[in-house]
This record gives sequence, C-alpha cells and structure tokens, in this order.
Amino acid sequence: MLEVYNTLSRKKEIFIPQDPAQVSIYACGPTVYNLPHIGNYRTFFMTDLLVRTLEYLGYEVKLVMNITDIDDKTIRDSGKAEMTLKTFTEKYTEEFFKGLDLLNIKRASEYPKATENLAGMIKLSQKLIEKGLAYEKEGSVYFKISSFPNYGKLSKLDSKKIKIGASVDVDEYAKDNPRDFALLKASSPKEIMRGIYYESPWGKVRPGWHTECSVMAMEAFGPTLDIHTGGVDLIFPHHENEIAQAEGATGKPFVRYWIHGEHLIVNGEKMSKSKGNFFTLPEIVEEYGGEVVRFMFLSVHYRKKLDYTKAFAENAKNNYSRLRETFEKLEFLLPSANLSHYPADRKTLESLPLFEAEFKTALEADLDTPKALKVFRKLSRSANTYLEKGKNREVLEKLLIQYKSFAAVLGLFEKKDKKIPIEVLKLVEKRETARENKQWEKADSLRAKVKELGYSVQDTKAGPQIKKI
RNA sequence: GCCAAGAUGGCGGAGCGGCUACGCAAUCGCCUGCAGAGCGAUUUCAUUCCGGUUCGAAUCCGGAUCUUGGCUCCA
Repeated sequence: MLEVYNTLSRKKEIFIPQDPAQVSIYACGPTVYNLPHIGNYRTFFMTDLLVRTLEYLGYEVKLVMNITDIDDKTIRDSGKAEMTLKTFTEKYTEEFFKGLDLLNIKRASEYPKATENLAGMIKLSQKLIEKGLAYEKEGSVYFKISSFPNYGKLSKLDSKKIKIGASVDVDEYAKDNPRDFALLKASSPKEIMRGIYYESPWGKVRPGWHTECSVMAMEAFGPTLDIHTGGVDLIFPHHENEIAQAEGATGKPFVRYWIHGEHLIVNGEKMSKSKGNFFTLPEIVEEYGGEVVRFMFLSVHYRKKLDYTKAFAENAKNNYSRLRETFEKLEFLLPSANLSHYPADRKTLESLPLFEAEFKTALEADLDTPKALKVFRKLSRSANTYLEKGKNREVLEKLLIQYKSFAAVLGLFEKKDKKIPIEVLKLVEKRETARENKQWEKADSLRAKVKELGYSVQDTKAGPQIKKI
C-alpha cells in the first residue's frame, strides 16, 4: 500500500487508482526557452521516482508531460534570438530530453505540446463562457474566479485576499478583476506579424499557460486523473487555475492526488541568476556525473528542501561511490565465483528478503528515499562483509540480483559502461605477466600507461579489476 | 501583513516515540611485490532554548529565538 502526501488534503493518503489497470499521471513539464536548471530537474526526477515506485509495486503507469512551447518567455526570447518560435523551442526541447537522459529519467508516454492543442483550449474556453465562468474582453478570454466558489481549495488561499502583484499584466490586459487569469490571450500585432497566433471565435489568440495543462491532461485521461505532479511553486496560481478551468467545465473532480516536490536551493538561498548561484544540469553533471546528481536527489526526501552545497555534493559522491563499488565488485567476481568451494552463507541469504521488505516499506511511506538508501547501504555492507570471507556463486548471484532490483527502482547504475579498449586490456595482460615474473618496475610502468589511458587497475585475488577513472 | 518549512556531533547530513544512520576526518586491522583503491572494525562527539504529554522524546504538543521559502513569472 503506497501512501502519498496529497496537497489537496495536506495529509498522507493511501493511494488507490481509479482504474486498477492503469495509473494516470500528468506532470507539468518544462517551458522550453532556456536550459532547465538543476532545480527543475529535481521535480522531473520526483515524478520519475513516483513512476518507478508505482511500477515496482506492480502498477501499470501512464505518464503524460506537457511541453510549454508558447508563452511570454518563449515568444520574447525567440524574438531576441531572431529565430522562429518553432525552431527556438525545438532546440530547447531537445536540451530538455538530453538532461533527462543524464539523470536516467524514464521517458513519459507522451509529451504533448501547447502549440498542438489550441482546438481543445478554444473548446474549453467556449464551454466556460457558456457556463458563465469566463468572459471575453478585447480579444482575450478570462476566467472569472468570483464565479467559481471552490477557487483556492488547493492552495488554501482566500481568493478575496490574494495579493495583487505589481506585475505589468495588471494593466496590460483589461480584466474585470485583476485576479482573473487569461485562458486565451489576444495576440499582439507584433506576434501576429511573426505568425504567432491561432484563429478563434474571438479573433487571433495564443494560449494562456494554465489552459494548456487542463486541456492536455483531460485530453489524455478524461475529466479525472489520479495524480498530478509539479513543483511547490505551481500550487498557486497554476494548479489552482487548472482546477478552476477543468472542474468549472466538467463539474467533476479534476485530480485525485496532487503531489508537489520541494525546491532545491543553493547555499541556503534561492537560486537566481542575479545572485550568481544558478546551476544548469550540464554544469553539475560535468563535475559529478549524472548518477551522483540523481543520488543527491534520492538522499533528500522530495518534500524537503534540498540545500545544494559543495559539501553536500561531495558527500553524495562518496556515498554513491561506496554503493557502486560493491556493485562493481559483485559483477566482477561473479564470473569467477566457485560453485562449491565456499559454503553458501545462510545468514546472508536469509537477510535478503528482510532487506527487500524494509526497502519496499520505505518507498511506500510517501517515497521515503533516504530510508530506502539506508536499506541499500545495509545490503551493500552485508555484501562487502560476505565477500571478505566467501565467494559462493549462489550467494553472489542472489546478492547481485537484489542489488540490481534496488538500483532499478532508484534509477541507479544504469549507465552502461563503455567497453574497455583492447589497448588497455593488452597492457593489463602484459602487466600480469610481468608481475608473475616479479618484474616490478616493468609492471609499474605498464600500470602508469594504463592510467594515462584513463583506467586504473586493482590487483585482487580474482585477478586485475580494471576501472575507468 | 498573511501562510508555510526548518534548527542534530569537528564538518555535511539522516532519523518522525524505545533499537546502528551514513559519509568525511581520526585509530586499528585485512588485502598487497609495491602503490593506490577497497573492505571490516573502533573511539570521541550532538540533538537551538523553555515548558508539557509519556514508563520512555531528536522524534508528539505549546511557547521563544533564529533561518529560509511562498503570497508576483517561477520546478
């Protein structure tokens, strides 16, 4: 039984999908106007973790994540770059996918784009106008929050008390009430000149940000979906508005479980370009590797702020390496493991189901990855201890299977190691011969050569273990 | 102003009512031609402050102090 924290109730709830055959998840995806930063990816990671956990627990999952490829920022920055909106957003969509791969984030079933869903948005707007929940003004369509009594139920904000921002939008668009939000925005003359518009009953328009998500989510799953994910900052107004639009139109509950991921901050401060503490994913991956970044995410619960600091990153790197070391050792030793030479260690074998149970319990408790990692470490230690005294094939096999099972749920150790070059293998072989003949100087110089090629050799009882540095 | 979240050892950072976090650092041992790396074990050391609940609290409940975040584009 999976328990998740539902923002709607502010409580942990037992998760029961409406359709036992398939869990429906909609995740807010990126706005493709620049390289996503590491905090963005923490949220995408969180959704990936959720999917993997559900699959581990035996569910079939369908995940849909949108790509916002038209909004104020994409229009503005594509203009600055003197590119068409399409070319510009395609470039950053590709970057986004590259980032997912770096973090072993599994692809969603679909990535619908805002620009491809205008028909649905226009239809939704029409329906809301018919119901008296929206109105047209100067070519834009706005949602009238005063007509929707449930407004504020997710964010727990009183719609009358929401502070009106000093945003330019307030005067830029003629709304009845400054708190009303746009479903469709009238395209500006400049936008029309660039071809950024769609024909609608109210003239040439482009989508409002909130509209696309409601439309694409319902397009994929119908009026009610199981889970909707996103970052905490989307609770208000984005998700609040999604609820208003969807429930206003259908009269049915839109989302059964809202799951929000906390932010990543840097040295105790919010990431921002002006503070100079803004990190894109490639920058950090460059230094630590994608799996270590993933490990960082895993080591802090998704509803807790992750304070990214140098010390924290180093810590994660060490912890990660220790786990990986054991994994590699198991893989390395297994082929040469003797069937009967060593006795099967009962204690080790019997501990495996216990670890498995503990691991599962941890994830079921609102995706408690820090605890799951703790169990993983226990397994690692247990494996290490066993390897010191015995190498029975059966035990090694079972340890490795267990190891891989944990790793798969957490999304670790998936990077396929590039094949070791023949050159390196030959050098190592020569070195072994030299060692057998006790030609230590020769052996050492060969080791140095191997190192130059970017590999290290460790002498073990089972022979030399080669690793990429 | 209105909502939230958090304060743990030399450092970083888990823990969510009783039981080992873990990593770094230190010590010992194993392994080794050497080296590195690895592995195991060990010591010292903490729970922001003040109350309360409890047989028992880092953990639950008040209060204080400090820090951070949201209320506006935002993962």
